[in-house]
Amino acid sequence: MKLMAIDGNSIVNRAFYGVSQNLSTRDGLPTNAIFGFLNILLKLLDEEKPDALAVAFDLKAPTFRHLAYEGYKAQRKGMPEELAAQMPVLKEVLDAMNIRRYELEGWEADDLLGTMSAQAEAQGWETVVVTGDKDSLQLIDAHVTVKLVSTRMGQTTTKDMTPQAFRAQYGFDPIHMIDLKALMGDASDNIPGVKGIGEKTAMALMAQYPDVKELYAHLDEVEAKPAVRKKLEEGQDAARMSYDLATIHRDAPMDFHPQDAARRPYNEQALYQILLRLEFSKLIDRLGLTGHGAVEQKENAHIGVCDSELVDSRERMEQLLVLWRGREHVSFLALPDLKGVCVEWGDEEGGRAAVLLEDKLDCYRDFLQGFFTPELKKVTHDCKPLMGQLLQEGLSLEGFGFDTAIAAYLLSPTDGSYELEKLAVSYFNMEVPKAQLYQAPDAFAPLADTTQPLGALMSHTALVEALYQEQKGKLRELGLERACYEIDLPLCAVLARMERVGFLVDREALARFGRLLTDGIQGEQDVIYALAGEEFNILSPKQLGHILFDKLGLPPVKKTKTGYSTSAEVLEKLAAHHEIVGHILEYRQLTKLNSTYVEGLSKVIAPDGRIHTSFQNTVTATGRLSSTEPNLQNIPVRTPLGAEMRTMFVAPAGRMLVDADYSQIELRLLAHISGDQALIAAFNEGVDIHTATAAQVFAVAPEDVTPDMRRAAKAVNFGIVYGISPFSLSQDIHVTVAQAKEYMDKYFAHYFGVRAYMDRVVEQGKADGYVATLYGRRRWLPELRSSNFNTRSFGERVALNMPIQGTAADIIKLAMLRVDQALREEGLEARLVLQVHDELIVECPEGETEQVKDLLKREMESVADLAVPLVAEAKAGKTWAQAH
DNA sequence: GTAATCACG
DNA sequence: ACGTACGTGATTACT
Repeated sequence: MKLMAIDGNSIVNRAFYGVSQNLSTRDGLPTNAIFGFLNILLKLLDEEKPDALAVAFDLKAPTFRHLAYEGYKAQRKGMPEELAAQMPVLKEVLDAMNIRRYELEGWEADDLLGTMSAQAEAQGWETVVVTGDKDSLQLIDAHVTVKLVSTRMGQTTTKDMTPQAFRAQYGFDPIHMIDLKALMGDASDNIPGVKGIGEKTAMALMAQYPDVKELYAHLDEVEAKPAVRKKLEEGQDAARMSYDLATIHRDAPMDFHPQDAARRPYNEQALYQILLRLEFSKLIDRLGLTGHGAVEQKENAHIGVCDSELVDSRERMEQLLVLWRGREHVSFLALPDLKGVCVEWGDEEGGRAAVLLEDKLDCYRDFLQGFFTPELKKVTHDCKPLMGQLLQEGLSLEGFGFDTAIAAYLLSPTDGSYELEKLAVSYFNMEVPKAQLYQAPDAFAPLADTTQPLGALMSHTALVEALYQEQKGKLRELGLERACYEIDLPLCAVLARMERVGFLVDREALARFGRLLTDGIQGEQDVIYALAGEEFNILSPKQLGHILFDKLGLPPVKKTKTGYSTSAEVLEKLAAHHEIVGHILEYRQLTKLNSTYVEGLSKVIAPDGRIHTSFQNTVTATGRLSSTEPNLQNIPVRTPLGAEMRTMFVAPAGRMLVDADYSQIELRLLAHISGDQALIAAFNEGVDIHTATAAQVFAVAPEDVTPDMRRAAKAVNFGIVYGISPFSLSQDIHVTVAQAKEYMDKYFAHYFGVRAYMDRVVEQGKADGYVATLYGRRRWLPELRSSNFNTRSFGERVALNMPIQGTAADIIKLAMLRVDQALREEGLEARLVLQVHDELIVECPEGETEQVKDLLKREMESVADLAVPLVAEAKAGKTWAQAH
């Protein structure tokens, strides 16, 4: 029989520091440690399938074991607050899983594990001790193995330590782990060890005498440098005390029977409840839990309670449309392809109705026209895809007053996804049926068969209404109304139009370019195989690493988690060592262009010859848009060959492309937001900002700035916006860390207002829990209060960057709204086709070119009134390459 | 599904 | 002593 005994404190600690994601519930309870703990636990249960399972926890230090050492109390740091908050909840989860917990006043978890494993062994059981602590290795014997757990970057690895494995690694028996600690100490456990003896020396001594008492008894015979011998003599008391501290006591006053901890089924109801509270919806799915009979459901029973009807006559439709127009708003959801609409309205006299497209309802089209009208204020969830449909049907995009997906995004932009089912859990702690039910292809079978999907559709519509009620107040409270009602919401219609318009691509030219690349790839491949002396998959980092570093003996510059790094950065450093490296870089560039761009784009050219990207408006943490299927925001431009790609994006006959981009918008915003006088002055004088910075950093006159100096200054300027460190800057511009630091010091000496801003925004962010753009868009930053250095540093860099990147995003979104409106108002045929963060691309008839150029520049520059001018440059051409 | 790589602002 | 730049998405290899 097998017992798995877990060191709860050790594992939860690993989980806390190992799960770098910033997990927390909507109301701010951190959950990363619990999440990590459960993941490790479930993985181990799966692997080990123990018959019994026990988790031991420390019960409030100080324990008598450590009291012997006076320095202990002073040195031991308390558990970080974010972790402490999770402990009681984790214990609740374990209780709900019917897993036995062991805690004993005055005893540490490892003592309990030692005691339990000893007693289990006496009763004929095998024990697997699970811990992240090497201390516990002393427990290993024929019937006790230790599973060492380590988590890195959210990845958990375990190592099984049997007596054999231990001996192979350390060269002595497990019980002498205590002696090793007595000599070298253990900083994490506050065991001092012998002063001046580290791991190396200790191991050398252990090889001679694996027992500290023996070592001291034969001190004269020990082979060691005189200095080491002296340290040992002086540290004898410390060694003795450390020995006691390192010894796990296997005699805790407990009467342990493994069968008491036999595995039992989960208390599904309780577990469901608590995982719901933790917002672990994925885990709920994974464990197959359901909320049947859940108490929580009752709390929100008001959601969705109203009469529902299925509308099937023209009369009723017209009646409802009149009723709805008299309302402040109605909430609705539309079925895919506009096959039906489900509407929910007000409270008193309120109700819910589904109107579905049916053959016999020839008036459905009239209904849609009456429903999608500016006068009827509509609330829905994720309106942009629907707007695409409306455009196709020639219906109006106006009258959308609220979008619960956009509101959820603005309220918490780092959540990643905003599906209705998820919002139901996080806002109301309730489960709703999957949207798939009504999106299934057979959902539009004869009406009689639609009961189920209809139920889902109706409950979702009820949810949209409930979310709206909840969110509109929150948006006001948090100052997000402007971002919502003046930026993101109205932008949906603009984006829907841009997606529908698309960008024309020259198929033939693209195919020709593809053939050119394929030839190049073949040539490079032949050369690489010849130079390597064998054929291999050049795109496999593993195989490539083997060839370069093992076979050809090139020096590995950098390692990744899984092996050698073969990134371009590394290869460039190796280029001088071997001819093959340059060919590999070339091969990489060619295959990248071919697979991602030529082949990738060819696949998504629509029948109209154009590419219709999707703009994601609820994805980024800063408020930027993103572009998918395909991503048109990362079409190459930096290398000459890559830039060829942009000649494939063209205007049709008789039309032109106009491209306008903001000049240095992020640095200008840094000037405005920081209020730095020198930076503001530089922009107001209209000088080249990188040259100006170079002049300051290198203390030369602007006219004496060399291209290299300007390049370095440019890297400094950009780096500052990201909160760069001297180390990273040095990597970027290939100078020493000291030099990079000097550049940054010089930068801050001149632009001291920027330094003040950096301090201010971090401080403010820490106090408020968030940072914001000029237009109120927020990003929550719990990272700023983290006790983990890396996490906190990340938070600080984000605090600097988000207001700048986010304000730039707000500004170009406002510009898009204005441009879209101005083009229509001036009666132009010109249409926006693409946005690339600081760049807008418009397609127009040739005759409109000049007017459009002026319009773009004018509208983009006048969006905001800042301490520095906003400058936009517009250019026209037949291809994107020409216009840019 | 994740990691590595590389394209963009 | 640590680990080292913000924000994205697509492709390929591999577990």
